[in-house]
Amino acid sequence: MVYGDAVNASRTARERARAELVSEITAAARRQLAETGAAALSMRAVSREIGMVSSALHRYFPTRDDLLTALIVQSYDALADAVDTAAAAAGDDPADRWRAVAHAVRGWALAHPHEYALIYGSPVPGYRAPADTVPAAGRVLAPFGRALRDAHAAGTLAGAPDPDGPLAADAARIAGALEAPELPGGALLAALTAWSGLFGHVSFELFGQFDNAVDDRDALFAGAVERLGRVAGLVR
Amino acid sequence: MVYGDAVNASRTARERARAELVSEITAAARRQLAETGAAALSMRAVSREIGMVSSALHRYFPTRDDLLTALIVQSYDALADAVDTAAAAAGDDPADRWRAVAHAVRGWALAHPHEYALIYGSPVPGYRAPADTVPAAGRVLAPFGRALRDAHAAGTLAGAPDPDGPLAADAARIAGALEAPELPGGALLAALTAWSGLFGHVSFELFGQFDNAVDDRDALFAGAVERLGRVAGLVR
DNA sequence: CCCCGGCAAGAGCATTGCTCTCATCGTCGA
DNA sequence: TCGACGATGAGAGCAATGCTCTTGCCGGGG
Repeated sequence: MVYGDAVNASRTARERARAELVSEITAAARRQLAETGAAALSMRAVSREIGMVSSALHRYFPTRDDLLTALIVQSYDALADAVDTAAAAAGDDPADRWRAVAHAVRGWALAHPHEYALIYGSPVPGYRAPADTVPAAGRVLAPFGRALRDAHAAGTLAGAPDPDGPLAADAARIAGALEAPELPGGALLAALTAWSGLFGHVSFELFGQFDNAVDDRDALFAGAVERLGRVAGLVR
Repeated sequence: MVYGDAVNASRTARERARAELVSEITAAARRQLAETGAAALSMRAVSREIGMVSSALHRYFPTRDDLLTALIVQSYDALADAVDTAAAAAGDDPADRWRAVAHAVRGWALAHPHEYALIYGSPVPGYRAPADTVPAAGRVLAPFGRALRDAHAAGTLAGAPDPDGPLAADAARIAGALEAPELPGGALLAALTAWSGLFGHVSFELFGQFDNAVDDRDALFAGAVERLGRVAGLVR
């Protein structure tokens, strides 16, 4: 909103300077986020790093939460990019695409733990989830949706009992958002369980629930991906 | 460590006073945590609430993180209690016990969102997971382990391909910690996927990933519990 | 009985988010 | 062309935070 329009080519010098500064700010903030985590992200430290006075920073991001929101959106985008390219490189088999997506999510999470925590961990401050973040969050889901759609089209998607009542409407809405309205509700809900299960596993690993319990995390995850892929109806 | 031994009956008056103060402090802190969340938990506010000067508080909890650690342990205990009683009330069928445990976890999480976020969300400060929290975390898992053991004894636990390599040792160690060393590794790992899937679902719901997507959260969760119970080999 | 040690209190330091005011300077319209 | 407007950066300031230090007080074990 206030901080916006990152790349608007031919505008006045002032606007170009502002866009440049905004991205310089988020870059510094992202650096600080990667080092010390969201809890320690400080306006003054960011302003110090880019040689600015803290009050001037507030002109671009009126509030610390606004800065965090920008970082959240950027993190969603970065994760979505990683997932996209992994899915594209995985070929046509929907099961392989699921595996690629799952491993891309985990790989990105392990490489950017603080950013992952920012978007999938507990909401940072008092909080409110600005509408800006919703589409970015949806981008992450898209390759998974395409794998489901293709498997359904190929007839290899396992069936599941369809829901009734309001849940059926929810399923239909989500299928629409995934641009796969032909997906049956039962399969969609099963896929949703696999999806949340994937992030549950990654969060457990990242947030230390496997500490002192599991050493071979790679093998554990590989097995979980197979099991969850079966839940989604994509594997086997 | 520093703050400790809550109930040690016959000690000197000074020690009894200290124990009483410690629990008064954590009570006030828990109240504040429930209202405003962990991020806003402030030493000074806690000390203000119990009519103490902030510097005196530091004698009992040298650091804000120490206070948070105490709250983490208490939260694990509270969740474990809720899960325990739900499992006890669920009767003998392992599938029913799984359903009871799962719904108890979600119910407690919805009733105490900030406490849930504290223990299963992103780690709050700079981070480190003190060893104190590990046994408390294990207590939550215990009723689930008993359901698995009983199902295995009754021969109703679904089989799963056993792991090899280091993962087999991990599985054996966890089975031992659950006091069910006879559990086959494959079944144990499948159960672990169901377990992390359960918390993934609850976290998604609590942290807003289902916002603007799913309305009928109860039905969604009920379906997920059935699917995950099948993954664990307990349902069906 | 008396002295050591646990204890509360207060002042103080560095840091934080955020607001206000002031001076500067680019931009756009008259 | 030039002047007013608005965006910008600097600085001081406020209330709050976590944490440390010093100063006394007072209870209980030697």
